[in-house]
Amino acid sequence: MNEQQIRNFNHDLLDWFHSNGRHLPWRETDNPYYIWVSEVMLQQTQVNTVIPYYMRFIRKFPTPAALADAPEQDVLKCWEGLGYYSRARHLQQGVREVVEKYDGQLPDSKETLLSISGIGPYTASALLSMAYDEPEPAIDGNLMRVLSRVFLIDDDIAKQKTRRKFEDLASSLITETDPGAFNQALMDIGAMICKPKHADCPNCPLRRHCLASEEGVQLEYPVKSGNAKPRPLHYAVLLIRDDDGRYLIEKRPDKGLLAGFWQFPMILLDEYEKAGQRHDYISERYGCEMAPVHTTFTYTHRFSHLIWHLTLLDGRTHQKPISEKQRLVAVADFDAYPFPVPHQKVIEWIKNNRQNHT
DNA sequence: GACTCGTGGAA
DNA sequence: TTTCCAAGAGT
Repeated sequence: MNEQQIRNFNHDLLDWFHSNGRHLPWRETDNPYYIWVSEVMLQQTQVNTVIPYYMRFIRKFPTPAALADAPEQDVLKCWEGLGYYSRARHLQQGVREVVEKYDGQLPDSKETLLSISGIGPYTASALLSMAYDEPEPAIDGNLMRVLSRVFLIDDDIAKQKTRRKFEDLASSLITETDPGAFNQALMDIGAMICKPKHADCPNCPLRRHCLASEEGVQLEYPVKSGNAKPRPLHYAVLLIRDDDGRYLIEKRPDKGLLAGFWQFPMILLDEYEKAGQRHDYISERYGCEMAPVHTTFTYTHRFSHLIWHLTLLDGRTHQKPISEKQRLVAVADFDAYPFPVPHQKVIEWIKNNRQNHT
């Protein structure tokens, strides 16, 4: 595009945005910390899902200091159900860095932002443009989809190399005039008009600039390589109760899937079968004397990259937990612990089927 | 570079 | 019902 075309592109884009852009909670503030929280929550997560989490989060942790000082369990509990929980731990770690090294003020240089835990290329640019009015293009999925159609770019957007190509392109388009609105406008167009499987070209402010629309090939863009199929894992979920009706729960490791969450003990059925002596296996692993187990309920939960098939087994214990990562907790006290969604379903089942917890 | 990391909504 | 995929970052 020449300079005049770029001016027209920006005018059409920003003009549309100012009358049609979405009104969102994090757009009503200029507090960099609030914008930061919203950008992290919005990673791979849709706006409507984020809104209630965002409102709760900034109410509970209204300042960087409040978040820095909070127990990790409280942060995870506030994030419970939103997914990608390492985002929450990295956000808290990043905020702690900001409190300690930058006096609680979010830095305004790209290099420094990128050094902060949980802030990558997208979030750094989003913060610079939206909180500090810097002309940095924030390359996300929306922006790549819209621009791939406008400019007929057929590189695979699943490749990291392609992101840099869009960064170069968007850098040539963005101007000093409200760069935050430039990024948000492209995101809004991507979310409202130029959707993955439907493009409402007649109502698109970029229509006169769009090569894909001109050729009617908008739905063939962007090009994206496919995902692998989720891998199935079969688990036994152990409902181990003591004489007071409390259930044994354990804390997951602090790395990997659902890190730091609490759950009912789970055993891979493969290992369980292989162990042969089922009761001894459970006794050794959980320090609990088990009554004979029997299947009570099965449940399937699909993650993006794997599938849990859960079979509930019933047991009793007269012992106390043998590890700090295990606790006996009354049903009424489950609220204090962050549980993964599939185990929240287990809790629901318990509440519906166990009126008497003795 | 290729994997891992969640969940819910839309078609 | 199945499939895709959404304001990505860390390893």
